[in-house]
Amino acid sequence: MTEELLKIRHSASHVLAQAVLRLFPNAKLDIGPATDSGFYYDFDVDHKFTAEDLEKIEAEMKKIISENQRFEKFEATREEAKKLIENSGQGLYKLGRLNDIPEGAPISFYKNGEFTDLCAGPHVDYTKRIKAFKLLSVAGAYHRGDEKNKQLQRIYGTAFESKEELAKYLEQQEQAKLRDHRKLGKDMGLFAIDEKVGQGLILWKPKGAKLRQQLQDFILELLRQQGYEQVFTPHIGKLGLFKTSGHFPYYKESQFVPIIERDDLQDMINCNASVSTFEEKIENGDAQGFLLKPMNCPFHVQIFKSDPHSYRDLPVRLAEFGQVYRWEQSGELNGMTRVRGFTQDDAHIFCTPEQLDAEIQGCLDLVKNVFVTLGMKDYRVRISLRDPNSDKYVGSDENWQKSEEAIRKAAMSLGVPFTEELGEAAFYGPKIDFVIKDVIGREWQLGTVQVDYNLPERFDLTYIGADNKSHRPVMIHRAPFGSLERFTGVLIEHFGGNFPTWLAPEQLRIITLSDEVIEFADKIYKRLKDLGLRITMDDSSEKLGAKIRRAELEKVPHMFVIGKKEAAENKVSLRSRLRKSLEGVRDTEEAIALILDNIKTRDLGDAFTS
RNA sequence: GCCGAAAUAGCUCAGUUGGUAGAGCAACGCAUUCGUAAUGCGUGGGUCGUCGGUUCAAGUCCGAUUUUCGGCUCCA
Repeated sequence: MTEELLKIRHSASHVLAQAVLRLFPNAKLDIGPATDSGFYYDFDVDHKFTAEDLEKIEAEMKKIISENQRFEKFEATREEAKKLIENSGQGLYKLGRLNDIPEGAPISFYKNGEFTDLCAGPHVDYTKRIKAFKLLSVAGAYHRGDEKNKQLQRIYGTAFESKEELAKYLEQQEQAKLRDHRKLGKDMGLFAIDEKVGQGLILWKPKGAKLRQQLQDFILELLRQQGYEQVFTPHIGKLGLFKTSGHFPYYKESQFVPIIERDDLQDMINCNASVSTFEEKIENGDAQGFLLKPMNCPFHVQIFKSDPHSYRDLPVRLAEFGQVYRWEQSGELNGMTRVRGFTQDDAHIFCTPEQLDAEIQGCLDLVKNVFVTLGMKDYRVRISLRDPNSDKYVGSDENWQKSEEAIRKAAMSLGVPFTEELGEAAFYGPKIDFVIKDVIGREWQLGTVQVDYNLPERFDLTYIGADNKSHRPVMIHRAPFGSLERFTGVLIEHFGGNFPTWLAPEQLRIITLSDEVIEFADKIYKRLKDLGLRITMDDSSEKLGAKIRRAELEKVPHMFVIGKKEAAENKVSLRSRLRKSLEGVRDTEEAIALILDNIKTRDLGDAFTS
C-alpha cells in the first residue's frame, strides 16, 4: 500500500467519525485506523446502525469532503490533551487511548473543520483528496478486542486513490465471491453441510470424495517415499489418556463434552449432582468416560510405547488421516475452512535430539512439495514462538529454547521470508505454519510442523541408546495439509473449481454428436473406464453446443467430441479447458495417451503456467 | 459465545398496505440426430427453516428457536 493510500484511508476514517458525530451527537468514539483493505471506526452509540444509516452517513461524508476542510496537526502536552478530550465529551475511550501513548512520545491531534481527534497521523492535506470511498458494513467489535469489554459498533469502509480503483476493487470482490468454496462446493456437488447432521460437520459427496481420495493418495505416496508408516486409531479414547497428555481438562472449552460411562452417569443423576460437581468428578477421575479425540497425538504415542525402541529404530514416523473433533464457537464456523470435525493428514515423528534438524527439514520438504505440485505460491510462513510472559506453556525453559532454535533454523533454511510471532506457539512447543488467504482475504493456517519435548516427557517415552542407557526421544507433530477439509476448501478457491485432471472428480466427458456414433463412443468409454479414468458419457439427444456448454459449466477438464467423421477414422475431437495445446482431432489412442500423461504429470494447466 | 443481517421450488430470485405462492434455469415426457458454451413444445415440483402467538384470514405482523452470512472474540 502506498503512503498516499494509507493517508486517504486514515483520513476517510476521521471523516466517517465526523459524519457520525454530526448525525449522532451522542456517539462515543473509540478508534479508527486504516487497514489493508480499507478503514473502520468503532462507535459506542445506543442507536443500532442500519443499512439506511450507512447511506446517510456516506452522504454526510461526501458533504464534508466537498467542504474541502484542511487537516491540521498540532501537538499537546499530556495535560493539555487530557483537557481537550474531556472538553470534547469524548473521554470515555479516548482518555484510555491517550494513556497508551508512552511517556515522552509526542502527543498529537488532527483537526479538520469542527472535528478533532487524538491521532498520530499521517493525513491528507484536504478532505477533497478523499476522492473514492464507500461504506461497506457495520459489525460488532469488542473495545480493545477483549470480549470482557463492551461491544461497540464498527463501521467498515474502503477508499482508493481513484474512482476507477474503487470500482475495480468492488468488482474484484464480486468476482471473488464466484470462487468461494462454499458456492462452488454446492454448485459442483463436492460437499454439503446439513442442519440435521450438525453445524461444522462436513458431508463429503461422491464428487468431493473423489477429490479427497486423490489428495490422500498423493500424500500417502510422498509419505512412503519418506519412510512413514500408516496407522489407524479410534475416534475416542479414555479421559485418562488426555489427562496424561495435558489436553484435558485444560482445553475442555474447545472439546466436545466427554462421554461418561453409563453407571457413573446414573450415580451422579441418582445423587442429583450439580453441573459443577459433575465436572469436578469427571476432572478428578471419580467418573470414567471417553473423549471424542481433539487430536491424534496421544494415540500415536501409545503406539510408539507399545514396543521397546532402540536408537537404531529411530526415527519412528507414524502417519494417519485422523479425524478429530473440536468444539469451535458457533460464530466461528465457516464452510470447510473452520469446522467441528476434521481430518488431519497427521503424523508424529519420534526421533533422537540429533535427528531433529534433519527430520524438521524432511517435513518442510514435504510441505514445499505439496505446494509446488498444486501451484500454490501465495502463502506466508509464520513461526510461532512462546510468549515469555504467559504461563500457558508446559515444559522446561531449556527444552523450549532448544526447540525454538531448531524451528528458527529450519525456517531460515526454507529460503522464503517468514515472520516470528510471540505467543502463537502450541502449549507444548513452537511451530512453523504455512498460512494462505481465502478469496475474501481471510487467512487460514494450513500446513504445520511442531516440535514437542513435552509429550515424550509426560508419557515417559524412552529408547535405548548406543550407550545401553534410556534416553528421551523428541516428537515432531506435522500435517502438510493441516486438515483435509480446510485444505480442500482453500484448494477449491485456489483453482476456482478448475481442478487439474489428476484431482478433478470427473476427468473427461465423451460427447456424442448423434446416435449413430454411440457404439463407437461406448467402446472408448469402456476402454477409459478400464484404465481407471473418472469419466462420463453424454449421449443425450441435445445439440452439441448444449452438451459442451453443460460440460464447461460443470468444469470437466477434457472432452472427447465424437461425430461421424471421427468414428469413421477411429479419431476423437479433443477439447480441453485445462490445456489448449491438447486440442484437436486426434487418433483415439493418441488422445488417450495425452490425457494419461496430463494426469501423470499432474499438469496444472494453462492458467498456472502461462 | 457476542453484535448485525438473512432463510420462499434442486439453483438464482420476485411476492404490493395481511386475502390462500410466481419467474428463469434445472428435472421429467415427447418431438428433434444436430459439428465445439443454451432446439422446440409440454408436465410435475413449495406445510414460504421450525415451533408458538395475534387475526375471520399470516410467506407477509409478534415471540422463541435452528441454520447461514459479515464482523468481534477464539483457534491446544
